[in-house]
Amino acid sequence: MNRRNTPTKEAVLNLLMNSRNALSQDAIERQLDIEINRATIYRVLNRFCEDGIVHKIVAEDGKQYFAICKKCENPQEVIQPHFHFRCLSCDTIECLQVPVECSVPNGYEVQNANCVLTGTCNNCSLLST
Amino acid sequence: MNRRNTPTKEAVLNLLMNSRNALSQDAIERQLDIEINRATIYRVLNRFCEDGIVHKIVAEDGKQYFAICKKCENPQEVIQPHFHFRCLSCDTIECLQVPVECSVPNGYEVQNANCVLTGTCNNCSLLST
DNA sequence: ATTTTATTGCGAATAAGTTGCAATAATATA
DNA sequence: TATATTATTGCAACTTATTCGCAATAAAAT
Repeated sequence: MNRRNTPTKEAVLNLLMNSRNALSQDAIERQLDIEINRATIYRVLNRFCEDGIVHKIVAEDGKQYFAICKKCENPQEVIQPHFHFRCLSCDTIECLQVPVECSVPNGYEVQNANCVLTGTCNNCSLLST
Repeated sequence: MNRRNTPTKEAVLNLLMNSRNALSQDAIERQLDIEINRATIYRVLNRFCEDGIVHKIVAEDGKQYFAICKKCENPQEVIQPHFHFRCLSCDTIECLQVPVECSVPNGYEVQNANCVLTGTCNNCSLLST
């Protein structure tokens, strides 16, 4: 299953690379200048996840959000699980530079982590005062 | 909006109290001995959440799971955000006794946390070897 | 006993995500 | 450069989780 380069793939990847936030499918669809089918966007995103280029976060709204794993440096380095912050005001999700550290009971094996804090980001806190 | 005592409410609460795990709507419906409508179960659960009796966790499957906030002692005490563990093998979610501690950037205000680790629980790890 | 209104069941609606299938278009190969 | 291979796409239909409107029911208050 060799991957091919397509305008769709490039467009979605560019969006994610230039975004400070994790994006949902509909946000991506809205922000794209070319029209891409919903199902296709999901397929592209899921392929990115399989390839380790992008990671998926599920927020408490039950929706999937996608973010580039490593912004720029050390693209090789495996991304470690980290916290995410979802601002309820501006409805964005961003990666925090805080690794998830949680000791689990004996015999438990952790494969993945999905950690999202919700609240108000700095920008929105300022606006509301 | 005063709350009323109903068989439905009692049944759901009992189930949650006697369960070691967080339960989804369909798990609750399955485990109940009386038949309760799907929508009603959701409404009861959401009311419990509003009242702070139960907390909701959203897993990476996008589904909502509900758990009693405090098992027994100190029912007054506000539950603090903690990690959850979801076993992919037996498909259960349990509360870990590990509080979520995560420093956020300046000006950010955290209201809630939704943190789920996924993997294999002790039981299932043993079974698979 | 009667009134008030919270709760329920039902059916329909919504919303997110996935899937099958035929058409299209990258890439490999000749 | 032309052709063959098969990854990717668009479309429509489907699934699953959750919510909502509304009329009927039943706690609790009077």
